[in-house]
Amino acid sequence: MAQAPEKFVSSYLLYLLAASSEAASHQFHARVRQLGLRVPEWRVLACLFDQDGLMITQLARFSLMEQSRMTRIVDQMEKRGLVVRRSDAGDGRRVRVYLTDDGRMLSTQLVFEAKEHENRLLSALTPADAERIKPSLLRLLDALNSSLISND
Amino acid sequence: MAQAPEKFVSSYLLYLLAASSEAASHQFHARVRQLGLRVPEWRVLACLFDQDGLMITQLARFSLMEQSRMTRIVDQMEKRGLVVRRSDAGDGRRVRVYLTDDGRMLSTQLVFEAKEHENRLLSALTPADAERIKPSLLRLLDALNSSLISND
DNA sequence: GAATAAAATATGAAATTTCATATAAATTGA
DNA sequence: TCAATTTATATGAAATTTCATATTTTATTC
Repeated sequence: MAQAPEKFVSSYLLYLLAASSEAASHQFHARVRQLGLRVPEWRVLACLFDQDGLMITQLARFSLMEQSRMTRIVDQMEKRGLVVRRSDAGDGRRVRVYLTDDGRMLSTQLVFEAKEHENRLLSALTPADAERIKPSLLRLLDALNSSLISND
Repeated sequence: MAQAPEKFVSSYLLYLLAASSEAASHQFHARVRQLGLRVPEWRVLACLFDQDGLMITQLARFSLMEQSRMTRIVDQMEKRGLVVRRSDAGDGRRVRVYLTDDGRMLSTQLVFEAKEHENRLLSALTPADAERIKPSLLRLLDALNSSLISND
């Protein structure tokens, strides 16, 4: 029941990655929506928690989405009072996005909950898996970003 | 450069999973679009390659998307001649989706390419990682689906 | 064997996302 | 320095996606 079909898909690496990401995020994303945020907005808050004043383009890249979509997400977050735009002093093309007090409170709370949730996830794994998973994913990301896998 | 901001996000499990999934899929998904398909359509083809005649609901679950969206994706694939709907003999509510000859050719070709691509990905990892990644993700999925991580 | 509930799919309408491109500012290079 | 590029953001319009719910068929319960 609720079992993926046999053969190809259920052991295909890209499926396993997408499905794991989906399943691992499911519960926390429900919490995010419970707070009236959408997932992309939470991602923006998390990025700005780490480094306030990021550019639209950077936010888009770190949040894994397109620039024009990020522009609109920042629009909404700004209307909602979670962030403010300020144009960069030295380069007028750049728009830097800053947390408001409200935004900072919310991001602090959510980052806290995210860490708790992550700990619960990790504790559901075997100790060996729990210890290895993040380093392996980091190495995978590194392999993907550096060599980008030859296409020839 | 193109480095995620320090601190929280760049080592957050849900970020690493989403980013890995994204990065690992990027190249192959570009190939899918090159063939005039969208990613959800490729997922349907892959599911039906494994098991023809799946229901809309099953396709939606395996393809990680909502039922009403899957209904519309099947609409488009049907218009395009990749699949056909047939209502289930024994249960009139169920709509079963079958590959057409064109759909089967395309799915066969793409599954072949997907396996090639997967091999290239795996060969970019260390042998230890390459050997472990799928089993670990399967265990992660299993842990997530079975216990679903207590929420109490 | 009706009545009620559940399951599977479809659909209208609103919202979001994408795509191409516009706008504006900075950089390059002749 | 001026024209041509490049970079950063925004935006209109089309397409997709979501949400709530309708429709249809099967299962359950009394």
